[in-house]
Amino acid sequence: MSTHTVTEASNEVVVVAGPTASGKSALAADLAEDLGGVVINADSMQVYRDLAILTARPDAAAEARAPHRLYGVIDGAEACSAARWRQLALVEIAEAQAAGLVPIVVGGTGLYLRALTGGLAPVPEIPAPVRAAALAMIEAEGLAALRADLVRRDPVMAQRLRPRDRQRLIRAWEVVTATGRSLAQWQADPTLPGPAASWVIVLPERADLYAACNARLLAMVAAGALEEVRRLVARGLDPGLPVMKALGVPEFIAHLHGEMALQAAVAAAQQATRRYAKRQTTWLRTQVIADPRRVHIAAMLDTQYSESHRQRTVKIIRARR
RNA sequence: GCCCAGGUAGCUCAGUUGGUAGAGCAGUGGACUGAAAAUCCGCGUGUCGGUGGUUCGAAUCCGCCCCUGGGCA
Repeated sequence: MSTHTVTEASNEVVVVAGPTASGKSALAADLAEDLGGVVINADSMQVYRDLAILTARPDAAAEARAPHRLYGVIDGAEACSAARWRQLALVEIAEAQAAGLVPIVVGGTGLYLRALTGGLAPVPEIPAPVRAAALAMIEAEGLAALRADLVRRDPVMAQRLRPRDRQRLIRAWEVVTATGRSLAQWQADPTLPGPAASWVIVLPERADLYAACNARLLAMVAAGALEEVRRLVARGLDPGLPVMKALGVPEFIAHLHGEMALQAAVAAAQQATRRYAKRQTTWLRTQVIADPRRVHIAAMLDTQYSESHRQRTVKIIRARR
């Protein structure tokens, strides 16, 4: 970490990554306070306005300690995307740097972090009606029909994707439909450049992580998560929208509709959270830590982040700048 | 105490006329390039409650014992 010159290092972004409930938001706020930084959200659900409690957004106390950006900036009626978030984040990073502040990007959405730091193909934006057409096709003829069409028009992607991987099949189909070019070809192009990043990874023991997930969900309920979901339901949004799939939303909707006891809904939401934390852990281990391209990991915590890590982590990041 | 129904994977249960056991869920490992809190894929040995017996062979049939639930006293 000492090989970088001051000039290079000062343009760097600090990325704080970890599974949900690992304490990464607190760590980011601590770093921002100590280094003079701006916390920039890289969580695909915290970007939506509707679910402050259920998505564990930083509270007023945290926001008072350092500027926080990209939290609750998109209406739940819209769908964010990795590319859209990337654009927003690049603007925030530039503004922070112009103001002489350290951009601290924090979040658990691996795809977003990768999109930012350089891993996104230069595919043009796909017009909304194209996806609607894909969904209509699936609705009318089934996923197999869409896949069959893809096999005809983009055999490379059809071969690469699992037959039941609905989401990726749709993506491949809409890209070839809208651009006339295979997603595989787009992905072979040079990826969009991103800022150099120094990663701080929080990867707690599984048992501790699960205990934290369980406890936090109970705290969310106590803080009014149910009421928040009630308000979301009242908006009557398309159930296919991302916000409607946030952890706990389907479970609490089921409860509000009288289909599930509160206790059962809580247990189901806790389980969904644990599974998500596990997937994030896998992503970090295999996609970031084991990344053959040189991802710079400045620090790694193997327990939940707490105050006792503060000095140590700050020192490491400082040394790097 | 008597009668009935059960005791099989962490949980809920299957298991055909005896051929040493398998589903779902949970869990776990993984994939991941514009919906990613999404989407998808792999992984099933466990004193078949215990013990004795019948049999070439017992989760399966018989005896006794233990445990759980229900009923009758």
